[in-house]
Amino acid sequence: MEGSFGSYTDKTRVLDIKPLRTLKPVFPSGNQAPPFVCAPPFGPFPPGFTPFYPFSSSQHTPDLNQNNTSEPSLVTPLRTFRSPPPPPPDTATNGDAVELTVKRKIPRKRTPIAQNPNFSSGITVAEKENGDRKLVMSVLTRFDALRRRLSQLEDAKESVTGIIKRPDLKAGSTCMSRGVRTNTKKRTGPVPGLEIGDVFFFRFEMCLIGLHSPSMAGIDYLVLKGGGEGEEEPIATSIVSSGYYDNDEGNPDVLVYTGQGGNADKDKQSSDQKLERGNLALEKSLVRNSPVRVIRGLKEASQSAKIYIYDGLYDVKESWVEKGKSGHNTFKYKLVRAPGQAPAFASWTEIQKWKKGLPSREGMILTDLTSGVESIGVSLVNEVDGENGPAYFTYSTTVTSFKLTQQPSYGCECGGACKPGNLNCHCIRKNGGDFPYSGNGVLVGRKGMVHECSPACLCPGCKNKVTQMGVKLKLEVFKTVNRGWGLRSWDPIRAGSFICIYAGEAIDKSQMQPTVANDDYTFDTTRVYTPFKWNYEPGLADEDGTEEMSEEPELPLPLVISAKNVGNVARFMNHSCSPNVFWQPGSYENNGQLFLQVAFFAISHIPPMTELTYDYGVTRTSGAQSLCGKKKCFCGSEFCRGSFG
DNA sequence: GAGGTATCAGCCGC
DNA sequence: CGCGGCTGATACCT
Repeated sequence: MEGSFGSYTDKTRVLDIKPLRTLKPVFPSGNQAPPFVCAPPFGPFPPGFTPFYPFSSSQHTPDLNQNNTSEPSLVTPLRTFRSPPPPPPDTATNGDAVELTVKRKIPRKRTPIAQNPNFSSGITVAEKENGDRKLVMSVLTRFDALRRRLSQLEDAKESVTGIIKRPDLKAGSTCMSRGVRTNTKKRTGPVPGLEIGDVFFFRFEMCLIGLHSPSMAGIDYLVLKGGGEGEEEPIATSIVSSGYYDNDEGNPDVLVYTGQGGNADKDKQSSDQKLERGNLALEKSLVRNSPVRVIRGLKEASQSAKIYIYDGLYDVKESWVEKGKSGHNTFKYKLVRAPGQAPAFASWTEIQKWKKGLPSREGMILTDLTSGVESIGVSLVNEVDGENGPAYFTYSTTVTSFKLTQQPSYGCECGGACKPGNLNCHCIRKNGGDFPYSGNGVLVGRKGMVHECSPACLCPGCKNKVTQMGVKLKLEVFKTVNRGWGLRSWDPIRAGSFICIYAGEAIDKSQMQPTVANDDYTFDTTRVYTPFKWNYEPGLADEDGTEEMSEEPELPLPLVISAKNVGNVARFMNHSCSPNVFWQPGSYENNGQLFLQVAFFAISHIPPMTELTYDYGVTRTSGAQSLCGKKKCFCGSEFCRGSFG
């Protein structure tokens, strides 16, 4: 066995951990996209109106798969702040009627997905069957945007105990039925647009992009039509390893997987597993020597979330039957990772070891370049050359010399905790009626300005101070091959997660020295930034005309920050024309002062050790309107503009 | 209190 | 149509 296994066992060798993948999310260039229009729910488009396909390519083939045959459905308006569920039909009233009615099991019929007849996924029939990277990224972005929005609306409702909502399932089924999906053609082996190391936070994400179609079951398979006599035989395409079924340690390239079925369930005894469906499919994959995609699920302590890593192709090498804990027969399959694939899960297990300090990270120069300023140490690493650190600067987490007095504003009066949806709360009102973050601190949508609660707010566990709480990820400053120092994370990052603010010294632009303008360590909100769409599409699940909100930054005044002498980790983030991070203006008040800042959030899910990059924009040049940056770009993106800054 | 376990609605595919 | 499945969030334990 060449390379990969050997390097794993030989701990003396320098581990060449590469980014799990290069993220290249793609968005339509702004100048092509017509302005977003809320189409009328019915009927012909007004003359001159072009339907907007937020993420599609220039091709707008009508979606023939679109299922418009269902009756005009009940539509749940997206913007409802408090709508208690309708009381149960109350047919059989018996003695215990005093009990909380919501606890009752309400016989539900499947809520039909809002069918906006004018909605088109913008994904052609062909693209739906076979995707590519661009499409995969856009489907994931659209799904998560909707999921965040549904989650926000859910948070805003009166908390009703006993009812558990699942924004992930709702968003997933909406995307499914509206055709926001790709790679529907089942296949063994690689899936177009998927890269080894891709990370997911929901099972539904893997369904939508054709990596693994069942929303729960661990084994996915397709049925091969036999050579004539009606013979059919299942063959496995992919499995999801939950990590629950003890699959012991050791070699990350080997996986022992338990077959499906036989589990004890509510009022059901556990039983022997049968050699059918998924179990049979894995058996057939073994005899046919057919590769199986493996997704490793694991509980990530740093995020208290379940995470899935696409770990590439494995071969089924052995199968056997074992007595499970319940004493019943269980199928076991031993899968071994095909050689020559980029490390993914193996890197992950390696990072877990670094966190424990054994073995220590190779190439580590400093365990914490912030000297304790950040609550989590930021390591400094060079695995490339002999340079032992960036030029000296002062580490600070704030924007200094920046004072903007204003009339004292109302403090937050919520007392307990700001209740999402409570329009009497100033925090909520300033944010346009919506709480900007979902419960786990993920930014719901881009907007002109995110208003956070004052540091003086005493609400216990206030959820509206995300950026004030500082860096929560385990970050690393590292030497890149051709772009100086860069920034990346040991932790996987969920789309919408806060990364850091841009700290430094605020500059009065009118007095700015020309030399400062050329500085690599300057953030300037007045530059021209490539617009892109990240928020949910109202038309996807809603036809009641929730208005589209602008995603473009809006600041009361231009903000120019220099991190040359004073700054935080943000000063190390490099430019990319296909970035995985965006910046978002934010503000909060304290002691009669308004604090303005620029905060960075993840565009998409970012696997560990992937370089974090954002769009540096292009300086407006007076006179000549050429949007040509001053620096040559080495981002390596397929869509590289060639220059920036 | 952190971390584990029980509970349960929810969805798609078979 | 009915149900199974290596969900995922929360309530409730230790």
